[in-house]
Amino acid sequence: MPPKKYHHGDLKNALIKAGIEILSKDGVGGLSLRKVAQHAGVSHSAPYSHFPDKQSLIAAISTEGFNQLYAELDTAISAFPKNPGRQLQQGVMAYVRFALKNTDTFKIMFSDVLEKEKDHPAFVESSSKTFHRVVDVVCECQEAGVLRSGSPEIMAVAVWGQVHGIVSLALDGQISHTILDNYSIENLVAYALDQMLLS
Amino acid sequence: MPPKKYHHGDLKNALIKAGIEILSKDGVGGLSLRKVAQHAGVSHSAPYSHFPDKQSLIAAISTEGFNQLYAELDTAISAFPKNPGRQLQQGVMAYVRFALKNTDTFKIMFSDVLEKEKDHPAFVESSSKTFHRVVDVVCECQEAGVLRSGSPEIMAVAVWGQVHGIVSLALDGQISHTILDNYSIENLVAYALDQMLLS
DNA sequence: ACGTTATCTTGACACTGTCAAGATTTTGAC
DNA sequence: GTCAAAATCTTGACAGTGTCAAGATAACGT
Repeated sequence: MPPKKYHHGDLKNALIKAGIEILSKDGVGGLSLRKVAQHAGVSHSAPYSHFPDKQSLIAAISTEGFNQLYAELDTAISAFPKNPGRQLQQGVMAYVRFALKNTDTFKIMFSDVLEKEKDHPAFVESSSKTFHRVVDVVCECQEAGVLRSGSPEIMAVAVWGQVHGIVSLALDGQISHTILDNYSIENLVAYALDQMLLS
Repeated sequence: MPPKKYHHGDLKNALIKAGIEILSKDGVGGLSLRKVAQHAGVSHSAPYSHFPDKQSLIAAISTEGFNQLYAELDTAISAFPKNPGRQLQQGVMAYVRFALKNTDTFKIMFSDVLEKEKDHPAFVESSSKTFHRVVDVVCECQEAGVLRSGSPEIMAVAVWGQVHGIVSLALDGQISHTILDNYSIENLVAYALDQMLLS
């Protein structure tokens, strides 16, 4: 059972959770510290006992988002051991699904709201951990001859950028309806990824 | 000379211009209607005579941004007639340069601040005009055998997504320093684009 | 048991987007 | 040219925001 200490319990996590819920309900623009506090049943400036900033709460939410993304990525990858090509393919699809399901969390993870980076080490760690998972798969793909050889990190940037770009454009409504009517985002990403694969 | 009509002159454009300046000085988070108004020398709610919303001003700024992007894209492409491969390459580089030079304008062009899209037809037109320019170049690249054949629009999404993704990740600080120390963003994008070219 | 510390509340401040009411200026019809 | 109508801008107000300071309350370590 959760450690019910102090007045509320562990408010910190409750705030993060409330933030995520508000994000998926009211969108990025509807996320305010006061609403988060109210949603958690505390006074409007209670969050300041746990987060020095609104940015810090957003960083915590984003960290949680990256952890969940990593988990989904990991299960997708682990489902196809010793098949790097399929690992890459399914990992990418997990990325797309995560973005489509948790739209606003995904947006805030890559948002400029978090631009200043007064340093949020947990955030940096969880996001770079995710990236390195991609690098690993890319490495194995190169060894298996599915991806061109070369610096795995640069190749990983190419792959990640490819997927992330299409998803971001779609989420921002930049891909015209006439295209989206005929092809789903998954298809667009899959097609683009195919361009990079050697087989 | 500019048509000095009414009280101010053409305030509408002055507001857009002021907005862009504030964007490049104070960033996306520092852009407020009141600051824009003050910067243009008018009262705090004067903008409401020209824009019904803050979103509408942002839409106008983004439209201006897309027009400028289109212009730079166009001169870069037109510099290499009858050489589709080089057109694509240089067009992409122009895209990257625009993003790196006008960081915050670029961010707001693809920002969720504009998410609702109560419809801003001018914005949609200028952004889709830019996209279709890419489609054209992709088309010629396919005819020249530089890009794989297939639906040009889907291929354009792949190329645009590729470039846009890497640039966005870089602008959001998601590409680790150890990579950025050895490779510039231009290099990363060029490398990724090479993956898609056939030659 | 008691002081220290962590946690939370209350109240305040400046700033924001937005609206209503009024003032001012340009335009268009006669 | 005159004058009503429309466009433009100002002033004042409102609710909502992030943030801070001061105080209340509860848990902790000694």
